[in-house]
Amino acid sequence: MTVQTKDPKGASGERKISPTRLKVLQVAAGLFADRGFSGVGVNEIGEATGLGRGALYYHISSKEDLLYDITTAYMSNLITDARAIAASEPDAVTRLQKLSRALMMTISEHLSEMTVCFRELHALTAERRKAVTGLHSDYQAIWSETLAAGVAQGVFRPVPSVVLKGLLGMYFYSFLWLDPRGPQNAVEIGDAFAEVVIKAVRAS
Amino acid sequence: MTVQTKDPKGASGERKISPTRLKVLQVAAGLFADRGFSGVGVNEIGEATGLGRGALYYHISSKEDLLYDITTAYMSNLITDARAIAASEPDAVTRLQKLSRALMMTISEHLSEMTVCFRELHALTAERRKAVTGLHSDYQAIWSETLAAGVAQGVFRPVPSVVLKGLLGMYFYSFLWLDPRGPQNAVEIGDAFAEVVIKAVRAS
DNA sequence: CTCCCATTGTACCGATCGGTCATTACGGCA
DNA sequence: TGCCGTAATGACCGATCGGTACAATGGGAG
Repeated sequence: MTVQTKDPKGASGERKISPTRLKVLQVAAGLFADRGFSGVGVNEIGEATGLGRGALYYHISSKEDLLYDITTAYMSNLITDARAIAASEPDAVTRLQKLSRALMMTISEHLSEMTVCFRELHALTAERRKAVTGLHSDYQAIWSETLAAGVAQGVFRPVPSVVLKGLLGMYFYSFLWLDPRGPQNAVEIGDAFAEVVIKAVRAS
Repeated sequence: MTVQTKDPKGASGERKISPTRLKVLQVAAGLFADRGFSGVGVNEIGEATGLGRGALYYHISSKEDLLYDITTAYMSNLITDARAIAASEPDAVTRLQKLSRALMMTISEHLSEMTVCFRELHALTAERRKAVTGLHSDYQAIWSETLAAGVAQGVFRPVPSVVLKGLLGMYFYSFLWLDPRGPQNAVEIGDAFAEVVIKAVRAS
């Protein structure tokens, strides 16, 4: 669950992230989730972190960089976790349940970041938006492979890709109504959604 | 499929909408869908409609009014259509299929407006946002009643409300990937989604 | 003590923000 | 002809936008 940024110059490995920068990322995610990327000014981000605008720009390179880091960090975590599940769980039904739980837990625990990730893509430059949508495709591919495995195991029916997009949308759209402190926790919702998915794609 | 605005002062019925204002609403919806509400300036809206900023403000009262009209108009249409379907189709399964088709067709035909409606709620003032989320609840209630009718008819199982929220999210989230000129049209996608919903909630 | 460097605050840049203003042009009507 | 409501113009308002320049601060190492 580490947050990474690209090495600014060289080709070597990952860079240490300062606690200040981490806090800036968290605070910015909350503000962006509340009022949208364009609706939040950099001075506001600075004040919310206890920094002035000048001090803030010592830790970040641009406002859009901030958005890019938020959108990529947790989507990468999601993919990493999902790959681990896919590699360790051969049974398609069980794998789907685990993927479902993991997805809802990540959305619930990092609601602000995920909201930004799903809702503020349009504020990125074309190339960076392409990179983020690529991550979304990568994640979808893991689910797609799981469905294919279920078909091979005879428990799932083949479904068009638009159905998978819809089923994932069921999870992704939850950022708009999910209350992490609501009556149902992420695990319960994840299990309920997994039941929906399994019934929807079960072989007849 | 008419667009309405509230009577500015009196209590009498609806007001005539000028063709210019209608065009402003459509153009603004496209711009907001592209770059977000806060990412679009009023001068840009004016230029895109062939009006100057001053002329634009003759037709609208504020930028946020524009957003409010966009979000409410088509959501109201959606509710009106859904109510008509619910009133005319007693069979729960068939009603669900018709609701599914109508929803996907509206999203597909008015993709910009629906994108704004789902994604830019946060830019509204608290009271207006409450009004729009109220419309969303009204729409969800129609689906909820349909599911309840199916339970009464013995064809559906009772499902928690979070499952209905998820299933509707399957439709709503489609604004992010739907291509109205894609290989599958709205009717096909609506039917595919209806099949998913029916399998997911079918009585065992 | 001195040097160094990470960190921060302040002032400032040109541009744009949403919104208002007085003014003008036009077409129908009496 | 004079009048009026509709429509459009473009300048202007104070405020804020994202970003930069630079001096000051402070603590640790030599």
